[in-house]
Amino acid sequence: MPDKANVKSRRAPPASAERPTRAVDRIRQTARELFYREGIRAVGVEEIVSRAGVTKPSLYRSFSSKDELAAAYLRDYDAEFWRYFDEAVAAHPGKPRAQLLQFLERLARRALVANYRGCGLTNAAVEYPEADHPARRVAEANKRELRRRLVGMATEMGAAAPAVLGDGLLLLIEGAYVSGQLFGEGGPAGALPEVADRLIEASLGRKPARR
Amino acid sequence: MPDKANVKSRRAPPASAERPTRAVDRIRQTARELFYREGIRAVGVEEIVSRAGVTKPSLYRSFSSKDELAAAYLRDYDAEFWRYFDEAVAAHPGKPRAQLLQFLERLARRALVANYRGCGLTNAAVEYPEADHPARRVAEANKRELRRRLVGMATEMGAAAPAVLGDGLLLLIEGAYVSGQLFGEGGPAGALPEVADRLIEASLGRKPARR
DNA sequence: CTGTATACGTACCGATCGGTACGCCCGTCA
DNA sequence: TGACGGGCGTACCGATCGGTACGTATACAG
Repeated sequence: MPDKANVKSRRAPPASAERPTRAVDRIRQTARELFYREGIRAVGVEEIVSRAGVTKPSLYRSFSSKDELAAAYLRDYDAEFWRYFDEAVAAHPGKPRAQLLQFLERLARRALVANYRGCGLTNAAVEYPEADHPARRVAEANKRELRRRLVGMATEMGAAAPAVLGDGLLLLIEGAYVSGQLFGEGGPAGALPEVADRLIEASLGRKPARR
Repeated sequence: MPDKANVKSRRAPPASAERPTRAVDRIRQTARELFYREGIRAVGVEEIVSRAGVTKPSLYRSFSSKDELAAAYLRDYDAEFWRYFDEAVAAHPGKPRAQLLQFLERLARRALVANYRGCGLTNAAVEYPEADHPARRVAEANKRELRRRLVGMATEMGAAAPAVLGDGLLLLIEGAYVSGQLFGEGGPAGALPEVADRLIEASLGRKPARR
C-alpha cells in the first residue's frame, strides 16, 4: 500500500489571496492575465488550465465554452474599470473637469510603460468583430456606458456642445489605449492630459461656439 | 482518348482585374479581404487558399509562412494608406490644416458605416503583441511614420507645441479607428473633424501657451 | 520531337484546437 | 459505518491548425 503522504497533495494551502484554492477562481485569475497579455485568440484553454494547475473539465464545469470564459474575463475587467473610473470621480466631488483629468493622467501614466497592452475590452472587440459574440457584447456595453458618462461630464462642465466634447474625449481615450501599446515608452499617450485639457478649455463656450 | 475540352481548364480567362490569373495575386487579394474583415488569427490558410481557388503549396511558394503573408498584407495596406493620405495632402498644397481636415473628414465618413473594421495595421498590432512579430513590425513602422508626418504638419501650422498637437491628432485618429468599429453608424468618430479642428485652433498659440 | 523551367495540385504530416465521457476521492450527515 | 453528493482529474474525441513531400500539366527552346 503506497504511503498516503507520498501522494501529491490535492488540497492547496488554505486559500492565500495570491493562489486561490478553488479551481474556478484560479482559472478566472489565470485567464485574466493570459487573455489580457497575449490576447484571447492567442491563448488556448489547455494553456490556461495547465498554468492554473487544474484541468479542462474544471474549466468547462464553470464556463460553458471558451467564448463564455472570455466574456466572464471581460465582465471582471469591466467591473475593475469602473472601480478605477469612479475612484477618480470620487476624488473630486462636483468637479467633472478635475475628475476627468485625474482619470486621464493615471491612464497616460499606465499607457507609457513598456509592454502596456491597452484596454482589454477594446482589444477583445478588435479580436471579435462578429456582432453576436459574447465577448464583444460585454465590450460594446462598456464603451456605450463610457460614452454616456463622458457626455454627461461634458454637460456638467457646461460645454456648448457636450456630445461633441464627450465624443472627443472618448476618441482621445481610445487613442491612448491603442497608441500606448503601439509606441511603448515615449508614445503619444503622454500628450493625453494636456490635449484633453486644451480641448475642454476650447469647448467651454467662453468664446462663441463656432458655427 | 478523352476529349481535351472536357478536362477542367487550368488556365483562367486572360487576367481580368477582378480575378487575377496568377495564384500569388489571388492569394494576396483574398488574404487582404479576409484578414481585414475577420482578423488575421481568425482566418486559416486553408480558408484563404480555398476562397482564392488555389492550394496551400501555391501560398507557401510565395510566402514562407502565414506570418509573412500577414506582413505582406500589411505592407500592401501601408502603401494604400499613404496613397490615401498623400491624396489629401496633394489636394491642398502648402495648407497643412486643410490637408489634415480633408483626411479626417474622409476617415470619419468611412468610420461611420456599419461593419467598419478600423485600421488593419492597428488591428494587427492588437492581435500580435510580440515585439518581433513580422506583422507587428510593419504596423509599428507605419505608425511611427504617421506620427512623424503629423508632428511635421503641426509644425508647418505654426503650433506652439507641435509635438503635443501632432500626438493629439494621432490619438484622435487612432480613437476614430477603434471607436468606429465599436460603435458603428452613430459613433463618436463623427465628431473627429470638429474636435480636431477645435484642438488645432486651440494649439496655434494665438493666445499665450498655458504654462 | 525532346529537354527543361515554370506553375500548379494531390495527399499527407504532426501538433494543437475546443470540448467531453467517465470515474475517483473526500467531507458530510445519518 | 455507510450512503451520498460536490469537486476534481484521467484519458480521450473529431476537427482544424500551419506546413510539406512529391507528382503533374504546360509553354518554350533546341
